[in-house]
Amino acid sequence: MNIFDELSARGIIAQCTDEDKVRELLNGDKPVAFYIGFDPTADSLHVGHFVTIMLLARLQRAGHIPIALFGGGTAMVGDPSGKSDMRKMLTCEEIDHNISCFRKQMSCFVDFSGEKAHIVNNADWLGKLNYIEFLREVGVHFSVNRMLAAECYKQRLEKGLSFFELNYMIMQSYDFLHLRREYDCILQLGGDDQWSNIIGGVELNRRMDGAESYGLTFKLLLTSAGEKMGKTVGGAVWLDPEKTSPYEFYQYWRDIDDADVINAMMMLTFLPVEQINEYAKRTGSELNEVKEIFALEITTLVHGEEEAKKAQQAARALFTGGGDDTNIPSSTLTEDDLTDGAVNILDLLIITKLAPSKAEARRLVQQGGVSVDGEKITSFDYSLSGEKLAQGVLLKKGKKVFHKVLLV
RNA sequence: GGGAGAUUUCCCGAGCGGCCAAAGGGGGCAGACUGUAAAUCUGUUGUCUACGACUUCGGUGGUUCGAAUCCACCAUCUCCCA
Repeated sequence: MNIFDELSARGIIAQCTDEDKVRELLNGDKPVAFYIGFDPTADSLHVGHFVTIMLLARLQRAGHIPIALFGGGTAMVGDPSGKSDMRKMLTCEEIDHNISCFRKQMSCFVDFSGEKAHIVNNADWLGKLNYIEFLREVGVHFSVNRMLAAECYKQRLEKGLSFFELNYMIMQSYDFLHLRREYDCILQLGGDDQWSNIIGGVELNRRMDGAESYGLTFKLLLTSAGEKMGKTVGGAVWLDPEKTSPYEFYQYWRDIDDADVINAMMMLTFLPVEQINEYAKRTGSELNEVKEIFALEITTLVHGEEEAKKAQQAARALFTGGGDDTNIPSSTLTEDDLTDGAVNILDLLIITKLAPSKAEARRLVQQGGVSVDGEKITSFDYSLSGEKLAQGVLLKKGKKVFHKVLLV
């Protein structure tokens, strides 16, 4: 299947400036240089970035040349699109640190060797601009009336939008102009929320250089309820194993809503469209099996086959009994954690971070949400002896949170 | 520069000087049901040395036997006029 048609079949494409032309470009034999911008506002990529990264990878496999643009310059302003509040401003040091973290993680998915792909930082050219010159050359091409009419500013117009932020669109448009001139990059990709910013660039290319360029947006990874996928109470689901362990990562996808599996599989894996369409026919507990396939697949992409298998084995061991449980979340205690040779259950819940406070721990026990080695705890006074802990104990909170404890 | 209003526990949002750890909703957590799903129902949701005690209502002082509720100043935000 041609790449454009595949993206379309996967339901990844949201909008396109000139569909026929973009299809022709992407399906053609000639490598096309295209770019996607990343906002380096955190020091690790998260699941939200993953659709984008997969897109870079897919297009690179199809023979095109990805340019990952890091918004080192624009991050100093912050994109107001769809945001309700102004972003906090980052320092140069933070941004540089974040960019180097991103670069490292991204290299696992995209081949940056030779001329196969590029990484650029827009601080390199935005930082050199002269204000007056910029206004005269670039600023004249933007109509404030039209910018304000853009959907993405609507929310901000009600609450207040600073001039500072209004410039984001112009900077992003200028990026496109710059990359087209320097790298012959004629296509910009972005999330659907970037539509106005991308259009701005396409128009700027035409107005200043009379050059044709194109834009394509992809759907954001949303749940069927319309919420951003990849968010948990504790924050985002990260790709960095230090921040979100492979087990947690696997479990996040294993627990996905029925209504979201197929879409997520289309967007986040390389599994063939036909195969996924077959899965889509399943219902009930058969669909539940698909979730396991999906969780393993995506965990393999992010953390490698070995880690993914470990995560799956651990999950199976815990939820269906038997199997290898050496890879589940765990903590170790030392003699210092013991009082009179034992640990109270409430204290243990806090040490293992299963409960944030003693009051919360009490509630859990009271409501029958805690068990040790499969046995439900009913009393606050329950204690575990040092000897027992030395052999290892399996703690369970609620239905799904398991934690191994060992005294060393 | 001038004027009006706002600031409450994770979020939204009620709150009479005592009956306020603070209504209601959302979210979270736990239980039942289930397929490690959704929906639904129930309970719970500041902390602790826990039938009691302690700390919260933007900040700092003050009035009062007593303040989230009154006063003063400061900070931040919104709005209106210039």
